[in-house]
Amino acid sequence: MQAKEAAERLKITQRMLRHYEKEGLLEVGRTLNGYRSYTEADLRRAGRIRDFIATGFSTREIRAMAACLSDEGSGPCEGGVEKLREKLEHIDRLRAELDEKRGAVIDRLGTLQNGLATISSR
Amino acid sequence: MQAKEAAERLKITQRMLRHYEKEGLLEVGRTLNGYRSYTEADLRRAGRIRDFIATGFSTREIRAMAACLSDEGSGPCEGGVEKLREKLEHIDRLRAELDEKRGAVIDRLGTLQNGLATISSR
DNA sequence: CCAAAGCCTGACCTACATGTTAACGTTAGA
DNA sequence: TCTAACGTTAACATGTAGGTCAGGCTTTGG
Repeated sequence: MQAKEAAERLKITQRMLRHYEKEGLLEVGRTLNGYRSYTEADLRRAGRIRDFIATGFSTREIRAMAACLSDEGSGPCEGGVEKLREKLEHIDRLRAELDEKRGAVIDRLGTLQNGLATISSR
Repeated sequence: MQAKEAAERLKITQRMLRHYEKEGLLEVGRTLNGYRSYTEADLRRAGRIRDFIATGFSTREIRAMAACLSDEGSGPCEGGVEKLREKLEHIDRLRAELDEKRGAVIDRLGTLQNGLATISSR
C-alpha cells in the first residue's frame, strides 16, 4: 500500500514513517515509479517502532535491539550477550513500572468518573 | 535531605531534580541558607516523575496529569480522562510486545550461551 | 583560617522527535 | 490536456531531556 494509507492505519505521519526508515529501523520496498510500497509486515514493524518510541525508547536503542533480536544472523551482534542482559533488566524494570502505572491510571480513572458522576447526579 | 543524597537515592542527576522543579512538577522547600531540602514525600513524587518521563511522558503531559492525578482539586482537569485512556492503550499494547520480546530475548540468550558452551568445550 | 566539598543560578550545547515548507515528479479523473 | 491528489527529497524550525561548566555562596573538618 502507499504512504498515505500506511500512515493513516498507523495513526502517525508519513514524516515519521520516513524517519524510521532513515534511522535504519525499517526497510520499505519501492514500486517502479519510486513510490514506497508498504507490506502488512512493514506495518506491523512500524507499529511496534511507534509504540516503542511512544514509550520512551530512542531510535538508537531500538536499532540496537533489532540487531540482537533477529532470529537469524548471529553475526553482527557484538557483545550481544551483555547487551541483551542489560536490555532484559530494562525491560523487566519497565514492565514493573508499567504495571504500577497501569494500576494507578485505572484507579484514577475510576475516581474521576465517580467524582463526575457524583457531581452530575447532584 | 540535601540534593546530593536525593539524587543518589533516585539515581538521577541533581540537574534533573532542578529541571522537574523548573517545569513546575515539584516544589521543594529550602533551608535558611537557600539549600533545597527534600522530604521523603518529595522523593516519592520525584521518583514517579522520573518513571513517567522514562516511560515517554513529557513534562507537559505530566503537568496536565498532575492536575488530574491529584487527590483533591477536581478543578482544572480539561480532557484529562481521554488522555489517560490513550496512554493506557499505548501501555497495554507495549506490555504485550514486551512480553513477546522478553521471551525472544530469553530464547536468544539460551541459544548464544549454548553456542559458546559448545565452542569452549571442544 | 584554609581547603574541600556541597549548594545555587544561569548559560550554553547536544540529541532527537516531529512539524513545515519548498521544489519537483507521477497518476488519475474531468 | 489540465488539475487535483499523491509521491519524493531536502532543508529549516521547534520543543524538550539532559549534560556540562562557570562564578559564587556555605559548611565542615583539620
